Amino acid sequence: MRLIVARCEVSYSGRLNAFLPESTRLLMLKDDGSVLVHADAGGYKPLNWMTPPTVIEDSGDLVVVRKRAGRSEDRLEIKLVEVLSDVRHDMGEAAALEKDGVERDLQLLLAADPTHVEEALRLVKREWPTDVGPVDLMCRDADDEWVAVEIKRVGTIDAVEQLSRYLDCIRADPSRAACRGFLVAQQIKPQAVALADSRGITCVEVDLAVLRGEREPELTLFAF
Amino acid sequence: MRLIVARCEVSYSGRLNAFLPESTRLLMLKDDGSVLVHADAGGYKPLNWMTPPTVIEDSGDLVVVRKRAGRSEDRLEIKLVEVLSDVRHDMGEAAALEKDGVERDLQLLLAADPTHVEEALRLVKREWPTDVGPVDLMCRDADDEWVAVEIKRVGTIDAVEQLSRYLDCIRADPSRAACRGFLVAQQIKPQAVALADSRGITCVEVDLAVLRGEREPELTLFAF
DNA sequence: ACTTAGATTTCGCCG
DNA sequence: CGGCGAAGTCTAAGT
Repeated sequence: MRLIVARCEVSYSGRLNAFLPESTRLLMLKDDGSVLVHADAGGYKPLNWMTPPTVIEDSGDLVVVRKRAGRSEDRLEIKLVEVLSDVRHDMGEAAALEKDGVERDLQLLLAADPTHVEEALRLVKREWPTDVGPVDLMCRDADDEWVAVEIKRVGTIDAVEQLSRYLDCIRADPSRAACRGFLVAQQIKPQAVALADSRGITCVEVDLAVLRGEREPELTLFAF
Repeated sequence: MRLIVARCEVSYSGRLNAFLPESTRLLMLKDDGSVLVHADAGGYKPLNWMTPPTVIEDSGDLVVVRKRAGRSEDRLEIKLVEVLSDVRHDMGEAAALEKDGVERDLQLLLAADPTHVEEALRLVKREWPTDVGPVDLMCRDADDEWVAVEIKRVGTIDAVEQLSRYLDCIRADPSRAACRGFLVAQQIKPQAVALADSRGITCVEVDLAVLRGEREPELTLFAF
């Protein structure tokens, strides 16, 4: 990795055009061809960047990063006005990131115990296929009726639309015409609840720790 | 900005739990409290990070970054095994990024001249409010009938859904029951075209340079 | 190669 | 401060 701290001027043209007036910034040139321009504030996001694969030309006071993007070309041009530091570091080999608590984990936990969605619910199949994509969980309820469950970390209006498309498709089969729909998420937006309501879809918020049995459901909160 | 290159082990707990085994990485500590952990590959995105506001404790071989996130706490813990470099840079003051060619620019150009959507179209109002959100452009056509226009940079299935919701709402008023819908974008996905078609929504692809009058429409391409 | 859906999405605007 | 929609979204997975 090459790290350059420099007063510089940056211009990008590609999917849009962007210009960055002269100021001091950090240029990060990764070994895989990534180029990132970071300021000393405004966390997370680089001001400008280019993702691999790239071609980098460095003529000393001008760094040009190019990339074939479909029919056109993306181009990042960095004019170095004053280089304050320019170092290289060999970082050796990488190690992969391990995550836990993403949507897939939610789905696995709910598949293992669908009663957190509704009492007496039994799993028929995870990733149950329809013509417009797979439903996260397909279940049957206490009355042996079909229930489709869509799982999100955050439930938005889009999730309701998605589940609606699934339900349209599922109910097209007369034997599943009475299939109910559930949107289950760690957090559900009010607009999503409203839309779900108007379409007869039930919303359920779940807690990861409760699903894991690490914490008891707060059933007794208002029970005296 | 403080830049540390070090062999380190990183763990994050907050919205999810994540663990990063020991390896050499770049730690970026910005003056606004941002902390980013970058590898020498996998451009753009840090492996781990925390956005401001944060509290940073550095005990030499352990950096702890904390943040109040609602009721709970986000915590990023960086165990420094071997520090290869540790430097500070004063970056002075920042300069803002200027962008051009985003959805807002498209909307302004089309509002200024809606005939690029359909001949004889006249603008009534930009950001025309409905109960489910604002329509980008509300217009009237040659027959004085209503026309709702949704503008995107890239037209997807979601955009069609969004416009459909608007149209449902708009047509609820009997005086606008015949309102037509247009999806206008620089690029429209085939699946979006298909869905729009099935709902009687018209798709129009536009070219930014043409809207600006920098280039002629390619009307003569197949005209001999 | 292209499309789809998730993301600690982030970010900005507006209430 | 919270909700909502755009983003050069990016990125990984499936087809």
